[in-house]
Amino acid sequence: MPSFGPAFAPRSLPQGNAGDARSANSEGGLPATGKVLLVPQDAEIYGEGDAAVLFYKLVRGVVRTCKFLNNGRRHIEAFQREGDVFGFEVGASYRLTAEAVSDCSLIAYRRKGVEQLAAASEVLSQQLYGYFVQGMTRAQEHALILGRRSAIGRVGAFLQGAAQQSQDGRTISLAMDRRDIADYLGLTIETVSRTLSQLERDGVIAIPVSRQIRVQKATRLSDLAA
Amino acid sequence: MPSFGPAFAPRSLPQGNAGDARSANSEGGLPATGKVLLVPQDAEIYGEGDAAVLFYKLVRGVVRTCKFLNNGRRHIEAFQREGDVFGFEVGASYRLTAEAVSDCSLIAYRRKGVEQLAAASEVLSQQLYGYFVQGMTRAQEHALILGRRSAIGRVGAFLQGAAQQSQDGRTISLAMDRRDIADYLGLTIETVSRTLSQLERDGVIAIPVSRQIRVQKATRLSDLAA
DNA sequence: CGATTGCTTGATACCTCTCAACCCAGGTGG
DNA sequence: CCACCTGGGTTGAGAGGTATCAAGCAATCG
Repeated sequence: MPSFGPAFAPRSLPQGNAGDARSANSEGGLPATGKVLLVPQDAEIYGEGDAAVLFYKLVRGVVRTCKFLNNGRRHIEAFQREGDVFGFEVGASYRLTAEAVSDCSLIAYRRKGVEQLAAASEVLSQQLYGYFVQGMTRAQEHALILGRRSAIGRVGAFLQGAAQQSQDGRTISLAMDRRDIADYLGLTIETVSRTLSQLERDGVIAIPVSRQIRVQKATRLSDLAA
Repeated sequence: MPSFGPAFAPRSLPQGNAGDARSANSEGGLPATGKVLLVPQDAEIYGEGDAAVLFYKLVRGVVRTCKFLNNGRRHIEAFQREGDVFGFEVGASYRLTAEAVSDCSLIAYRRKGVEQLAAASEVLSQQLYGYFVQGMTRAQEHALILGRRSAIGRVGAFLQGAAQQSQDGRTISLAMDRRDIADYLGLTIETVSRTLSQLERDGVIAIPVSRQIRVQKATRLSDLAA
């Protein structure tokens, strides 16, 4: 069990995340001693069941954390983005697999050492605590998306979230392919593709190229994700 | 429509440290200073957006934490059971609504006071930390269930989880009605009912009365939740 | 009793999955 | 340069599953 010190000052997190999550360390944060890694696209960072010795902070790129089901399907639990911390486990092993969606650079931390530091540093323990809270909030919002019954509602919610995290709030650059989106939304690639096409026909979005989406009518998008 | 219990009149109770489920108390745990409340079935404990002054530990009964969507639907994020802690927020207000599924008794804690105590007690902060981790794990597993595409897979996963938490591992007493289950699984009450009937016809489960389910073939249930 | 509530069952429409073909851009090699 | 291949994406037709609307049933309650 990690020994976490006083961890409960209501700490404001980069929630909607306007690209702020990157300034996390500087002073008192995660130790700069972590090794920087370069991971090529589609490479595995760690696998479900591996001993959870390290955890990671993503510097550049996109990572998917996912689970492979008995029936051959894949469930993507979350997409990690720049500034996100992932792979910090409670038990001895990873509960998910982490793979690079795009070429990534990330910093690895020794879990054990950081836990010791956290016991002494209030700032650090609060920071780690914040990463956990962020993870839980995301998991709940993901469940909310998957609870929507229609494909258009799920895709709409996904696009809305992606747009909020984009620079101008409406131009989305997708690092992941349609299969990733489908496995994240609990749909098939065909349904994702069809739904995007329909949204484009309806003028809600524009898709100049398949990996780039521009939101044209944000209000209508919000209505879909009702 | 649910005929909402009028008066949410929580009476105070003699501090009977009743069914404390798992987590450590005894020394350094949550302070025993919390008020004990009795909440009647279907009463609201707190509402989304309310100031998050208190959080709660459930002593007896079942609570649902949920969200009401614009389209009139309801999303149940989790069922809280005996020993669970809920309503501990990061921000200033509750992000979900909490309602009593059955008559409940629960202990309320002042968030502010506990946060101060947690700053001093490593045991307590670890305990609260553990509650958060549990919440995140559950949210992820819920997302995993909702990611399953078929109704029988979702219902099967729900039953499997309920059976694991039961006394003998196979006799389930449901505190919630079909609507609660449906809103938790992202299905309709009719589909839930039909799926349960089919599972009974197939001999996987027995339903002597609608709120009681006995698992007959655990292996087949596991296969469904593949 | 009649009314209400929770649950089940039926019929039909709609939506998503499945299987399949096709398109397009990029890469390779003759 | 072009033929060919490949992978990602789109589109089509049909089957299957779930939502919807509706009715029926049992238990509870006034």
